[in-house]
Amino acid sequence: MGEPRWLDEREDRAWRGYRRMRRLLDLELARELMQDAGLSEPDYDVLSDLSETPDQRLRLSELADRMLWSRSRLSHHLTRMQQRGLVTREECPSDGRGAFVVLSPAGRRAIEAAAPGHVAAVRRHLIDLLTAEEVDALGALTHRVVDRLSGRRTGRAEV
Amino acid sequence: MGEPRWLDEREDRAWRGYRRMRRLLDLELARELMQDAGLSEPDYDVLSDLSETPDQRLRLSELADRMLWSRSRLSHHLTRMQQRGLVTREECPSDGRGAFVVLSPAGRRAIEAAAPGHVAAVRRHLIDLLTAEEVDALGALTHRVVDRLSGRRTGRAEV
DNA sequence: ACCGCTTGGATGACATGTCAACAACTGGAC
DNA sequence: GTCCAGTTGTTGACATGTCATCCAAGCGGT
Repeated sequence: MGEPRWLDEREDRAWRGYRRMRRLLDLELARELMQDAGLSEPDYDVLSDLSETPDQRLRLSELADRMLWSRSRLSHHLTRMQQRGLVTREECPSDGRGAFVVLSPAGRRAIEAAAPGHVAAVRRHLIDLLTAEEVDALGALTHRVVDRLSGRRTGRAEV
Repeated sequence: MGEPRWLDEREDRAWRGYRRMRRLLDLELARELMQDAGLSEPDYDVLSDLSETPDQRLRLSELADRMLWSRSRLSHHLTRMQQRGLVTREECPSDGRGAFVVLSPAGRRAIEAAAPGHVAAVRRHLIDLLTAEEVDALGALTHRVVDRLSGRRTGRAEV
């Protein structure tokens, strides 16, 4: 480990900007979502993933993988959402260990009521502030970073 | 509130990419930081802000504002860091209510030991994967979003 | 000096996330 | 069939973050 290569001015600006945006965007989106729809961002993400799925149901591990959550976290969170009536659990017929999370009618109503406002907020605070070129650049750059990190997670070779 | 304007394909790609990058980058940077330096990201941010400050000390509220943390969160976190010997608290002579957080020698050693590796990780997983144009674009776009949201936070008028 | 209003920070109760153990089950080797 | 390593999901203890509340101190008008 030789001399560290610090960030130059532009890199530093990008990195600090990213972290600050991350924090502010999170705070604001979470605030509006809670106020308008009574959902936290994790709630929203769970409901959203479930609603995009053919049978409105997913195996726990499948959902955990998609969301990049630990099984433990998902299990705890689902217990809470279940108590609020947003989802239910069902046994898996083909695997005695497994279980499904199922979107309940109330869960469907909740996500349908929340989605338009949430998308509008994402537009208002992020997307609509960017040029078309910036949107594309953001898409390209984030996916590149994600691909690298996903590879690392699943043990793919370097470079 | 008329028909919602959903995200088109490119916007959706950017938004999903952003959220996924956010999560993966967080996990990986936090993992490496903890492994290599025994610090959490919040720890690192506190120490980093303190070390960049002239007297290695800041008023609690000043630090909380910089980090966009609630005072409560900061207070709790500092108590924990204080117990680990990374920072100390001092009374403020000019304001009897106030207090300073001060970087301790151990805190300074910790941040100096952690910084090179952390910066290297930021490079490896993000910065060095981007072209110079992308770095600039990221800097520009994030700062634009931040400016808007900061305005909102402090109650500045809407355009 | 007195009063009420604000501010800085601490605190306790509670919500959420993490980590390590665990039980139930699967599926392949033999 | 029996064994056993690996997988699935749950659980409890603990770390962390949030929210409402509190206290002490400042500030400003009278």
